[in-house]
Amino acid sequence: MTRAGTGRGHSRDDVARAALRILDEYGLPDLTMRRLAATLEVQPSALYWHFPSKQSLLAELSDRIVEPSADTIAPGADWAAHLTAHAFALRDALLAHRDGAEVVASTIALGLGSSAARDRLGEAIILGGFDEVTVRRATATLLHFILGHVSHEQQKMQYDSLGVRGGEPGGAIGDAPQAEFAFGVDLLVNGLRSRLPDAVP
Amino acid sequence: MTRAGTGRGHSRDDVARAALRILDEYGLPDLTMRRLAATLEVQPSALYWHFPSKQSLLAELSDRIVEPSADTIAPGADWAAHLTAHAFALRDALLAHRDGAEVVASTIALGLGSSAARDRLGEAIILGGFDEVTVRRATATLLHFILGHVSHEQQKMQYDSLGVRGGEPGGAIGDAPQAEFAFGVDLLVNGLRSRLPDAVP
DNA sequence: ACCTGAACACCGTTCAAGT
DNA sequence: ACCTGAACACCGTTCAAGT
Repeated sequence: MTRAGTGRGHSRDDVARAALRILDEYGLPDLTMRRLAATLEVQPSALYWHFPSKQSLLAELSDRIVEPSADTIAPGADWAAHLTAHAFALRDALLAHRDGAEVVASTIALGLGSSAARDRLGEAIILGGFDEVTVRRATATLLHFILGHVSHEQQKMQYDSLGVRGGEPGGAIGDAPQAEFAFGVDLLVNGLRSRLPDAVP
Repeated sequence: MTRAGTGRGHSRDDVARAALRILDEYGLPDLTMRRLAATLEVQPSALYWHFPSKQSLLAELSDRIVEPSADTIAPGADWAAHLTAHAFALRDALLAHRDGAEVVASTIALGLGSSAARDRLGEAIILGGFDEVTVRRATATLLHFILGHVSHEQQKMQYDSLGVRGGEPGGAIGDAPQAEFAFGVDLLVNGLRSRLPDAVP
């Protein structure tokens, strides 16, 4: 489908894969078109034959980063368990690549990239029998939380590894990110639960 | 307090105010050190006498953007009303400056700037009588939602005004941002409510 | 189909030196 | 206390031309 290895030069897939490697090894700030070109041993201008802009390349990376989260099954569980499973699957997918959350967040902010991640979260909420508007709004809320949380988590990883922390003005040290994430998802799921038709007021 | 107009040249306050004007008129991508220097009629290098880096300048702007949200009073109301009021006040403060949410989000991500906004949200949650861990986690969740939502909102404003929308893959058009925001806050408040000692299971 | 070469119009930051 | 001048080491993107 991606049509690789046909001729002499690089394919679009080659470029995307090289970009993903730079991202993983050096991070988003070091993923420049010039550096990418250098590792492929071409001129920077050559990249513009494969992608019309850097943002479109990042959108492609965004799709590749999110993709693995599609292989998630919460067998026979209720909507809340489904939703939680998908939220964690998305987090795992974002964490699998350096600065993954930032790449995906910026792509979504620009209205680019596929809507696969959002769709999956939305489908899980639909299982709860909520109306269309609620589904859309709850999906947006959850997505903002996930991207915001993982972004923050990855930023901290970066600065911790550099030993340059700015004194995190947010309370006691530690508090495992995974537990914080679980808390946030739980908060949203419970908020949603309280909107169920048969919820106790 | 900021010691302005003492001598012949510009004060730190002058620089920050000029930067905020560029931000409001042209947006964050156009807020460059070189452009800022030009409007102040100095060389770019002169700015580094006032701020050690562009990020530290953005941290100062972040504090100024958030500041107005301090003047919020929810008289005699319960913790949930307090929290909602503070969330909306923060949103208003972010919306008052072009790309305000992005400036604040990036500053927080780097562990820079004051923690005033986060502190205010945290204090409102404390009123509910939650334990320390819950307060910290809920604050982080709410902050991620607010910054993520308003960021997205402002990005859309920008691209709508340019007519370059990428086809928003998120559902029906419209759905007033204010209503979406209120929904998200409500979701989180209700989720928090369900954690109250005397909550019905 | 894929790339080169050269250019355009920019960036943030440093640093010795000036007043 | 505040700024200049000059440099360093970069950016993304365009476009005619080459194979």
